[in-house]
Amino acid sequence: MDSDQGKLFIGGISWETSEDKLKDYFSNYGEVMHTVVMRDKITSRPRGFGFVVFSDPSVLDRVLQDKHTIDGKTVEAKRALSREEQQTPARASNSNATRNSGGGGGGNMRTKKIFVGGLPPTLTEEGFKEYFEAYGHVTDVVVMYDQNTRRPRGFGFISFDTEEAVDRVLHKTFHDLNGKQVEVKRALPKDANPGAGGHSMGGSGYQGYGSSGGVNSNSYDSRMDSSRYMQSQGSGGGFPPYGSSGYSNPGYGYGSSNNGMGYGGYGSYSSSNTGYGAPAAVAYGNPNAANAGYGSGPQGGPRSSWSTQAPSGYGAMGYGNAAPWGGAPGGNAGAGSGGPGSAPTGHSPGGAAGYGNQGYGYGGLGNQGYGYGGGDGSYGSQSGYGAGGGRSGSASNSNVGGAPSGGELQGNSGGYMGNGYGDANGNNTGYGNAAWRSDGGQVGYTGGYAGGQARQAQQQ
DNA sequence: GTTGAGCGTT
Repeated sequence: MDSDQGKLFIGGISWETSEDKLKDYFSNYGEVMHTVVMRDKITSRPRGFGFVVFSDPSVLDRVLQDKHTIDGKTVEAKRALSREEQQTPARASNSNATRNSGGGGGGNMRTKKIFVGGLPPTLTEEGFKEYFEAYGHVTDVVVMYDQNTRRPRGFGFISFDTEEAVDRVLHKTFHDLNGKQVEVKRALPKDANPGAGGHSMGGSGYQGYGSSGGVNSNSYDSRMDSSRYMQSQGSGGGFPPYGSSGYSNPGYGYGSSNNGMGYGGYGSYSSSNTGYGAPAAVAYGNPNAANAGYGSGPQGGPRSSWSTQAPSGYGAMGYGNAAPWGGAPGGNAGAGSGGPGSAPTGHSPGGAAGYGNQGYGYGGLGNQGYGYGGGDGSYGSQSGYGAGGGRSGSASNSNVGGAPSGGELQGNSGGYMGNGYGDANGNNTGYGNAAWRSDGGQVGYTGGYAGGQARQAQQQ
């Protein structure tokens, strides 16, 4: 991005070094637009590195040639890498190696809206608007406030009626609004998710932005972070953000089974325990086969997409046809492979749509296809899975606690080691699911997930 | 102690 052109990464800085100090120091080379010292979010202790942005990128050359000592520490200045560059070590490292804008994407999903970060709390919408009107006709101004506390959240949005105006604003990342600096970025499309054919999820229970697009939504617990990973910002993106899966609730781990598929575990489909599919792509394998791999979650993806927005980690999980699972008797639902990355169906917008809300069923592979009815869609959070023998993925049972017929399950399936998912509240459940939750569970299920219906439709 | 972080309302 243009904005990253004058940006330097400064590593190895002292914990004593502040933003101001960096600015003072580097101002010897040219106008410093911005500096930041990264801190641990929780402890707020400096992490030992920061960034400096020069208004004139050409000064970097000089800066890079010198050695720098700040607060007694010899620091290392390097060009700031974009995410994309970080992932690709081999690089000529010349100025605009990776540029996001205009490039391959052809600008499909662009918004004429700009995200403005770093707003001073005192800034009003009027002041905000006044400033940006210099760039074009402003059609909308939003300054975000915390819903409860009413406090400014430090960011807002500004919309223009033309791309040109947007481009003019984005030409530089930092804008000076009466002495305060704000940073602008193209706003992430909040809805407009590419990919699936707009299946609406009705997002009732969801929080966060995921809900509207259908595809992007899946955070079954309260954190929406995962969806960030999926944002494709329009360019460079090969694929639309598939389902993502943000099963973010850690904890449940369904281990892999001997002969069936294992579940990745809510929380991290791939990341924690089980090892399902590879981190970024993969989807379900063929459920009929042993060990079908489940897609992995986005956790493996990029940490952030804010600056580069590289859409990499498709979360993937494209569940194949999920439907059969839920309880379809017959168990072996043929879930296709669905995910990007994995197979034939390639890019079918697998996404999770449908998933969450609908009550997953886990079908037993065996003959019976026991479904565990997921309930209200709150995958991650709690109850979701009911337990249950014999239930066929019915969406209605949101909390099926116990495994009514656990024995039966076991009996039939042989391979099951546990059954009956308990609800997260610890309510009954005949089986000791709690145990496996805590340990990552080695339990092997043989079932499959049933997904929501949405998927089915999408598959065709 | 060496590559961040923030994304919505009517």
